[in-house]
Amino acid sequence: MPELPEVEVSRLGIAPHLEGQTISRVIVRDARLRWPVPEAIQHASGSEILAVNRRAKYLLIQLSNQAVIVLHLGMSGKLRVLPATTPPVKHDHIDIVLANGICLRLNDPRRFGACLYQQPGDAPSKLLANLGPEPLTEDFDAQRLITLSKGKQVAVKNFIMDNAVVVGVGNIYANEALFMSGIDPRRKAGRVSAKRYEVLTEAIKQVLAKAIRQGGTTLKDFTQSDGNPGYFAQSLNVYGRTGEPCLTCETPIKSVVIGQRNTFYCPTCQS
DNA sequence: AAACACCCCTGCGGGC
DNA sequence: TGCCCGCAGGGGTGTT
Repeated sequence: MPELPEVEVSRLGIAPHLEGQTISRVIVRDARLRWPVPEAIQHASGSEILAVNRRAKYLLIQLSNQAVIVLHLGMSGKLRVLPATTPPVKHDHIDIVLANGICLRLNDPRRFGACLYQQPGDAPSKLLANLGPEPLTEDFDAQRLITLSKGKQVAVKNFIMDNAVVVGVGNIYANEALFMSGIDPRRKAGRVSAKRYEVLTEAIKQVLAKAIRQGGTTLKDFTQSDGNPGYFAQSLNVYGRTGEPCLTCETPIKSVVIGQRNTFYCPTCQS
């Protein structure tokens, strides 16, 4: 489900309800997520939530006991803020219950998501090591793409989806950014000109920022934390539009599989 | 080192 | 109406 914009939209939606509140208990109905939800998460009880931050597609709930609850939504994870008395439905795996009667509830049918608990004494999580810069900061610039792509044989689409290069660019926005840039997604990363990397860098920043403003992309089931869909789906130029006319030149949009993932492009506008 | 293939899991839409 | 198949927004792991 969520790429960076959807995670950020979730964060913006839940943070005001969580920050400053005290966790009364954590209910784990099904610990079988990507990794087992650790027992230690019960130690969150009694702590205040200081902040809800985001790094890449991870949500980081910072606690007053110096621990951090790390959430990842995987492909199908959704977060809702609800009265804690709301009856759980299928795939409601985790509740973080607050002392004020509200709870943060994680629903994740496919269970590719994660809920981890990082304590001060713990070894730093490998998940957050080796992550590239945030795309919407100045740390991500064209020079980085130009430098890292030197000699790379990998398709440029896979290159920009590599979290060591830049975080948060998933399948939807990789396709969209490459369309906006006029770059064929199959082109080898090392064969993209510096000038085109300048364009691509700006396209990535623009498409992600616009998607956040529009509440993310709802394809099937993504909802914001208030239950409303995101509206970026209507801004998609190529994703999921195989056979439909290119919005620029009317050539039918093509699809190919790159790196096990469906890829969409206009054979006329992208080279 | 770099480039891939594979896998985790459930739900849904399309074809028959 | 029902069954089977393919596919889905991520990403860690293991193989060449």
